[in-house]
Amino acid sequence: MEKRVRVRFAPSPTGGLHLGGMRTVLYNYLFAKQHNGDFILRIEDTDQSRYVPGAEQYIFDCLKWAWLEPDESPVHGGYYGPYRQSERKDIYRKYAGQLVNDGYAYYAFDTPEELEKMRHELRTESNPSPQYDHKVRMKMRNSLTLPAEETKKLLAENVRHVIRIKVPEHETLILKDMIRGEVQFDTSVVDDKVLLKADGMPTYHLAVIVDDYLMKISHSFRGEEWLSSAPVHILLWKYLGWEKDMPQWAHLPLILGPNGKLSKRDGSKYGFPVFAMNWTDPQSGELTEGFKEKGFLPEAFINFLAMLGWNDGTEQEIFTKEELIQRFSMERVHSGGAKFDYEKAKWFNHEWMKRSEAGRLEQEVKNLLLEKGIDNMDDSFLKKVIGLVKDRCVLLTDFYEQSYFFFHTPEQYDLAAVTPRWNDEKKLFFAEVIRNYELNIDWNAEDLEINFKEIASVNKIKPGDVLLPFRIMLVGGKFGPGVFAIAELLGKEETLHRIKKALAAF
RNA sequence: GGCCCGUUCGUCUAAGGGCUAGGACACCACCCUUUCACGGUGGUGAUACGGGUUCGAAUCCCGUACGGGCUACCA
Repeated sequence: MEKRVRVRFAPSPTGGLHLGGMRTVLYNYLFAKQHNGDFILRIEDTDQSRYVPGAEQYIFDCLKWAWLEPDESPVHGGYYGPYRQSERKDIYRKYAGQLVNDGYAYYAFDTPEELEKMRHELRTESNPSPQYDHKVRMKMRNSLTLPAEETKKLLAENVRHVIRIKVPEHETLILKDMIRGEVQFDTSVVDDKVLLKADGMPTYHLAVIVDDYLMKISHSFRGEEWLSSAPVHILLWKYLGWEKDMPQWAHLPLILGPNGKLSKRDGSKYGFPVFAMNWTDPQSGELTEGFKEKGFLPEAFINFLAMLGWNDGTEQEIFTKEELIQRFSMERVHSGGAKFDYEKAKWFNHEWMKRSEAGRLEQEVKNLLLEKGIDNMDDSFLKKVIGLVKDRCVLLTDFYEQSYFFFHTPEQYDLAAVTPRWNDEKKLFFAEVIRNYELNIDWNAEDLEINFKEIASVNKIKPGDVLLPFRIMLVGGKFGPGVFAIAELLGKEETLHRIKKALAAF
């Protein structure tokens, strides 16, 4: 029987969730949904020194915003909990003990000072970072070098110690990666990684294997930065006796910034977000901008994220989440890193803005305008406004400057664009427009335009000479959608009011 | 330094031995529009380098260069 697809995203709650992390979430999610599997969120909070309050909640908020909610997690529940590694301490301890008993791991009592001393002494030009490996482990203080009674005594006395994996001296390990194919490693260059730390917490290496096994994870998708520790993980699957349950691997390429690896700094430096949502560091109070607050639609966010390193082989670029679920394939993910292009990300958002129904955008736009102090919105009026201006909005946040004039009569006018060529003829023209529009029964853009141009022609005025002043009367400046569409939406009363008011100001 | 991964227009990418290397973003020009956008048409622009293998290489192999990751009791 085919194994049920179960994948997980396992962040450590240490701060903002950047593009790379979100893309890992996305690919996991798409893969799970495509195979009718489960998407699990596991919190890897084994490093207590890096604990950041609020970071866990923030991760949930980001996934929710991006429509990538997990099926199982510390808050969504599930049969394989707890889903927070800090709550699974005893489980890891048990397996670490098993590894020691089976001879695959050992106790190490070296103090941080002793480790530093070893590294210092062994450091040479050709080996700038000596490792705790098969070449040095017999010179250190551990259960391999100490007499059995001594080890027993130290353990009984509760002397601080760790458990390290005993990596075989010369073995070739082959990793089958869904993106990269077969990758070979020689174990003689991998070090005896710490599995269980002195504080009793596991390191990532132990925890990820134990949890993936216990949570029945079928596919392990993670960032490329994990590729070099993969041999340790493969060894652990073997040593724990679970080799036949080892998940399939895929190491996702990195997302790069303008100069190498994408960092939080790139964002502030080049003016684009790198986090999914705003993140405020509780320590420093520093705020890092998120895509959500910048004005991105989740549809667009996941769309451009998906395309950063993946395509379905056709020329289609705009995909709904459902289409992505259908078409995604890990084998088509690029193996090379992708440089993030903010301009293209904005293009995706613009496309989604144009494609979205006014109703889809209503709530977001309403909140946005409300924040800007516009509170006289009628729902159906707002919807019409959105329909009229959404094509010219790249980001949600553009809605304000594209539409505020629908809600407020202009107070100021771009006089420089009008007064130099303003004269009595034009004044009379608009007086006639007012008279005509007051009589006008069919208040729609088309008739308004026909009337306007007729009056112009009767008065021997070129429509072009009065179109711009008309626009400025209605919106205050040289911007906005078509003037007659604006007039239609504004309604007879408000339009006439604006013309009269402007006439007095010109 | 060692190990591993990668390298097609400025950017994201297509083409997995065979047509003038295709598309998208960005940029430029023109058209539309007497606001600005949208839209339309066209253009500039790439197989890192050097060797092989082959009738034929972006594609397979080797080397070089460049970029990246890892090299913690962080993930």
